[in-house]
Amino acid sequence: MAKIRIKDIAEQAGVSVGTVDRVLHNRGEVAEETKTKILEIAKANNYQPNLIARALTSKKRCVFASLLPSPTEEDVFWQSPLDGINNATLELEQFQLKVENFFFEHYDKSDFIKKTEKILELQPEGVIFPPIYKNESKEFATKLEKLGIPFVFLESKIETCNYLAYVGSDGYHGGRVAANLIDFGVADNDDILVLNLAKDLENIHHLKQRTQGFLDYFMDYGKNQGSKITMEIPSTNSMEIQEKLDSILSSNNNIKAIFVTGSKVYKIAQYLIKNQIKNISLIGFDPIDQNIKYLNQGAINFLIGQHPYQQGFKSVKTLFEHVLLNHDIVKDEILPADIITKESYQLNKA
Amino acid sequence: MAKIRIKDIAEQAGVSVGTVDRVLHNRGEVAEETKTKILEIAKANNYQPNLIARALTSKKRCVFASLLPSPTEEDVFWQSPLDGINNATLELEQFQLKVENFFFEHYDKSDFIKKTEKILELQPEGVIFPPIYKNESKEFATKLEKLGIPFVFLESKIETCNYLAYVGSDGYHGGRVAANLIDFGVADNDDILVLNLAKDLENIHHLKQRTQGFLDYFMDYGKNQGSKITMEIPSTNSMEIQEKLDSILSSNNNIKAIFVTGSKVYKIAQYLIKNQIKNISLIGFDPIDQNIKYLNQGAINFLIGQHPYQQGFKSVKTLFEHVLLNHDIVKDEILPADIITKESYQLNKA
DNA sequence: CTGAAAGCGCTTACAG
DNA sequence: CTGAAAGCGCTTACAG
Repeated sequence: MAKIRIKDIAEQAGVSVGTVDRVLHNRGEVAEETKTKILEIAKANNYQPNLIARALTSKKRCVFASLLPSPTEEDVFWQSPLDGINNATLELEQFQLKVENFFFEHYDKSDFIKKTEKILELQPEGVIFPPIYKNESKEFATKLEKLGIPFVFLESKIETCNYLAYVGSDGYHGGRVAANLIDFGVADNDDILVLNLAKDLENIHHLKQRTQGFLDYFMDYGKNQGSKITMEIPSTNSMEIQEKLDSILSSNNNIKAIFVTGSKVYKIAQYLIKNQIKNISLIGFDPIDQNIKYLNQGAINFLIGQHPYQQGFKSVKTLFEHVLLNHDIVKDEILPADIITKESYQLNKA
Repeated sequence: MAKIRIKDIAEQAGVSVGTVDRVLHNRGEVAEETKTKILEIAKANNYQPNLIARALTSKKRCVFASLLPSPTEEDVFWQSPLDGINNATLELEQFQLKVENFFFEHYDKSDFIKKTEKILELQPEGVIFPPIYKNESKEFATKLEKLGIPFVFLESKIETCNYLAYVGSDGYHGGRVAANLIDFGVADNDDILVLNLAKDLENIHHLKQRTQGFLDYFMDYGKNQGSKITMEIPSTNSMEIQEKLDSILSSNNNIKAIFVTGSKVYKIAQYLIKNQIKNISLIGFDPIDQNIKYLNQGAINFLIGQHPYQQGFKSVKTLFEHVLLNHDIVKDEILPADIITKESYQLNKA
């Protein structure tokens, strides 16, 4: 079946292309009868608009909004998703797509709320954001839903929200991968410390899932038989960390590996170096600058990445495919864990 | 500076758009003088053709050719690059690009030659192929160069050929990453066996580079102090492998890890299982089905992947950008090593 | 050697 | 409520 054009539909329906266009874009001002007829013909022939032609002619740009924590000197974590978003935007620019990036100060809820309001003012045709603050994100999501604006979660998701898609990692999977690595590196009777290190408890859910995956791996088929000691340090203050670690390591001198369930693993690396502890393997998440530093020094053995660039890139693509192309999309796009060592990182940077 | 169109150039040069088009496409039939003038104006204003418009209007498709070993049941290695090529093609279809895939029987040079002749008959505007057979590939490359057809190498490259671009991995890097992993998993005084396992010697260069990277890592800062024993088995016959390994392992009973520099690592996994050897770590290349099987069984600890999908994908994109967009391109696009474990593979498949 | 015109498939005013 | 026409930036015959 050859491709059908607006013109063909118009001919078959005995109307002009203008009328067909009005129906296809729901611009109203069309008799119910002709509308039905046109829609039928379009459907019967599986009409697909020619995007090239549309892009060439259309004046109005489709605008999406993204809302991310601003990448700062100290915390470059959000730079990669941003790069991904920008590059996807670049690719889709020819299709008249534009993405406006909004930023909020990390750890500042009121700023987050302020920026969501700005976005609502803009009335974009789609929104991309990581639901870092649960309640505030929920409210934002509700407002978007009311306005009929689809939104994509990245990095984490809130199940109860009516999100269009989620692009991110699976915490449980990440935990299992970490376990797999540590299991390879420690002796069968070594003990392992699992550390939930987080200032706020916002992302505690994610950390818990990683812990679960980690522990489950050993239940399933880890060869290591040592104790798995789980500990929480609700602070990133170096002094507090020092105290807690001093205490646990002195009472368990067989701990030979530490699994940090989040990206603050560099804090532990600092501790190990300061105290000249060299026989403990260390593994954590995210190749942010602080972590890379200790990866290169050998204090961190592995980092598990979550393809942050891809998260940004695919968020835009997904939204585009839904809004502009009306394609069916994958609701949960789970990206695999990326295992990073000192050596592999050398080329992984790019 | 606003975007300049053909029409603008025509006005400035005091000619019609048809003439400008003729110059821009080198279709001749234009006075030298007007030609120079038009080219100057285009350059001065950094004219960039609107590809959307071109795609909408152009009748002729641009055709590329790819030449890969046909993916077979037993050897699915070449499926991923093929998928990458096909998906890139899909994305670029709207720009009137087409890629014709040619396949040859692996290990059949005459078939390779036959297919290169078919490609030369087709006269495509670009070619993508892995130069598996050195001499035959060189000849093909020479012919392509004579015809002015640009070609992209993937998987491996021949330095002396005048290739447009190479998309693939860096053997030395891969070797270092493997060393990094093994260094983490073995005790400081364990010995390590480095195994070059290859039926033909075509890709021996690649294997040697991996060996070099592996050994250099330990020279630089590996903590392992054991012997590094290098061995070559110029066969994939299970009997021969059995013999050679029996001999080396019996004379070196402190070998605790084997690094296979190629994708035939599953052969060694079979050996270890058959002989019930459980205390030797095993690492090799490429997540092909046979290897994945033993990865899942735990006989192989790590596989190092080379983003075969990306290799295919980027080859097409690169060629497209050069031929259609006239962009500057990266001559050697080196993809990072991808570290794969049993756990990480679960989600990595995609 | 050069120009005028039609056309790609769609969108956008505008006239009725 | 509907149609006719112009236009997006380029390519493609065709006429001269």
